[in-house]
Formats: sequence, structure tokens, C-alpha cells
Amino acid sequence: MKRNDAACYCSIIHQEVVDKVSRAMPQEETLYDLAELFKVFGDSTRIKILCALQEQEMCVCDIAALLGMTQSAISHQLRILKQARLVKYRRDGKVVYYSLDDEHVSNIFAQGFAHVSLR
Amino acid sequence: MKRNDAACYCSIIHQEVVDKVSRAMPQEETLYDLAELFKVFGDSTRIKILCALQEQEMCVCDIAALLGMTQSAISHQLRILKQARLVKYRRDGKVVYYSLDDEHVSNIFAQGFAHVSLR
DNA sequence: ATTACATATGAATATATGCTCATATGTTCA
DNA sequence: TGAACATATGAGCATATATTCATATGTAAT
Repeated sequence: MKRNDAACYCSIIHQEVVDKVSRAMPQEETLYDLAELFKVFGDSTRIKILCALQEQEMCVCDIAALLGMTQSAISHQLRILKQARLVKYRRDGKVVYYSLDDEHVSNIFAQGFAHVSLR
Repeated sequence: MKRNDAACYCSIIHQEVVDKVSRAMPQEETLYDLAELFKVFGDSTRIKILCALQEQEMCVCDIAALLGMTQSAISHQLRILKQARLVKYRRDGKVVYYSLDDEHVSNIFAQGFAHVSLR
């Protein structure tokens, strides 16, 4: 039974388990990216935006009106969703229409719904 | 074209769109719960724990050793995962073994992986 | 060009959250 | 009963982040 003194003051109880799982773990960076992705889903404003866009494409003003929030707040959140490649946009004159960019969004949503519905 | 003066200073451009999407939106509380769920996924430590537990059940010490973190930090995170009903535990003497509590976890993971792999 | 309007964005603030440290709780064994 | 050890948890701190406010940018129409 080995001490893992660096950052953890408790002993490794099952060294073979740690080794086995360690080998099975994906790359650090992949897990980081995954957490970053779910972090984007982890805000109710962004969830609402994604949920709305699942219905149909919408412009910024309409989203703001729908959610009863300022245009600025929505625009900031759309930027985050855009950076995560969850939404895309098209410009038509002054108006910018946003829509979902990836079918995984719906799947992730569906699984999330299924989980919260278990209660 | 109506002013949505309460919290938003821009006009509603497509009233019928707002109305239609508004009717299609799930309950506020459901969306809140959904965001709370994804918030739990939105941290790389918790993602790593879930990922490890996908491989097999593990005790707190082993998880701490695997991730090179303190027992305390892991225990705090396990509490959050437990509250979200993402992990369950069984006690065997002094040792507490954690494992995944719901098959949706794997599905959500798989969809997340698929998305981040698109890059 | 100028005005109007839809959207984007930088800075600031208030709040949320992850980790650490200290300590409590629970279990086993001598 | 008391020592050893695995785990849990409360408080504090440092950082991250959501919204607001002010303002910039982009487009269309007069």
C-alpha cells in the first residue's frame, strides 16, 4: 500500500484499480474540452436559448423578448454559444438570425431531460 | 411591432415567432434543473471522476490518487455528484465505493465526446 | 451624410464555485 | 476504550462568470 504524498495524504488502497483506470482514461485535454462544453450547457439562460433555437431560428431581439432579458445579456451568451460551436448565425440586413449548429445538441438535451425527469 | 420595455429595450421583430416558441418552451423549472445538471458536468474534476467511474467503481482514496488531488477535494465533488444523483455509493467497512447511478451519464458523455471530437 | 436600429463588446460589479485547511464522523482492530 | 484510518464537511479564499451599463459596429433608408 503506497503513499501518494504529492497532493493526497491518503493511501492508495487498490493500486491495480488505479493503474487500470488510469490506462483507460482519455487524454487530459479531451476531458478538459468536455467539461468546457458542458459548462456552456450549465447556465439556465443558455439552456433557454438552445431550447428556443431547437424550435426554430430566431434573431437576437426576439430571443431577448422571449426570455425577458436585455439584448446585451443575450448577445453575450450567444457569443459563448457561438464559440462552443453550438449555434451558427446568418445575417439578413440588420437582423442576425441564430440557429443550432450541431445535432448533438438535441441529443445531449434529450439525455439531460431524461435524467432530470427521473426525480 | 411591440416594445418589450420591461427588461429589454429592443423591439420584438417577429411577434408570431416569439409566441410560437414561447408556447413550445418547457417549464421554467425544468430548464433550471437541466442547467443545474449540466453545471455538474461542467467541471473537469467531476468529469474525470465520472469518466473513471465509467470504467469501474472506486473508493475515494483511489480517485484522489488517480487524479493527484486531495481526499477532501474529491469528497466535496463526490457530494455534488451524489446530490445530482449521478453517482451512488456503498460502504464496506471504512471504505466507501462510488459508482455511476444512471445510464444517462454514459449517453450524455458519448454525445459530448462526439461534439468535442468534431473540431 | 445622417439618422435609426439591430447587434456586438469592453469594463465593472456582484455572485457563484472549487480548493484548502482544520476538524468532525464513522468504522475497525488491538 | 482508544488508536488508526477512510471519509465527510464547514469556513475561508481566490478565481470564474453572468449581468449591467456605456458605447462601438454594421446595415438600411431618407
